[in-house]
Amino acid sequence: MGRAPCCDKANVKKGPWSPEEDAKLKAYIEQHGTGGNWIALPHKIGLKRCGKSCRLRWLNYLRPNIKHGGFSEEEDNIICSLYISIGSRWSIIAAQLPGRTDNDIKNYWNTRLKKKLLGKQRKEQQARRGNSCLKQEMIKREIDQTTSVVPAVAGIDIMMSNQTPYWPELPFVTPPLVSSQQDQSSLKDLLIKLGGRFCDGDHINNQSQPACPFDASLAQSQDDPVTL
DNA sequence: AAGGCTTCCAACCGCCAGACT
DNA sequence: GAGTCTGGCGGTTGGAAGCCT
Repeated sequence: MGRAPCCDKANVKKGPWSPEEDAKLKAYIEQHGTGGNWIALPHKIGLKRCGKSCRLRWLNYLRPNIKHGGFSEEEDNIICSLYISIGSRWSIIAAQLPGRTDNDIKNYWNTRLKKKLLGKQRKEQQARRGNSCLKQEMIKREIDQTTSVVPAVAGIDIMMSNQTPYWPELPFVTPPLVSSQQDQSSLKDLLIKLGGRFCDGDHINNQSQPACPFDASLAQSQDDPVTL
């Protein structure tokens, strides 16, 4: 049967938003709200845009109190910790960072944080390959120094633990030889080092907690974003 | 100075779940 | 209960800007 498109793509403008379009959308929503129907909204205000596009533009850019760029060290740590706990649930992570959007965080992770962490990790791997105790000790110290600034995040106990790591988004696989996949698992290892609370199935059952303990703590911390 | 390369971010795409009819 | 519609989400892409050689 197929699904009806959300808008008539032939009559819909794509690409960057003009200041006029922004102004129209912003003015309308500030005055009337979204009306609970994003699809109808562009027609009401005479914009040749898809409703979804309007929604995205509002949420990611026009909404009041949006912060752009300039992620702090503290925010880095929060993102890393949450990524460890819940994976790429950007909307949930964004909820913990007032003024940040899921899109922003996703971009920031993909373009900078991931590389930053992988860079660190590669250094460590090289040191290991050299099989030098001295080298290892130096790297360890380096990592210790960097992780020492990683704070506990919003109810998430990120102390190193002896618990079996739980990686919700990725099934366990034997470490592959392909470098990109290796990166993925390497990244995981590094993130574990940086701290983060993990749980495995048994652990959950034993404690009768939600699939991820993070959920409950988050709900509690909504109004008190970060306690460091 | 200029051309190629890399980085970054805004925006789009497609899927899914829940609401509605 | 089945079909349809909409909102929401995560993944991906295109192009502008900055950097490098």
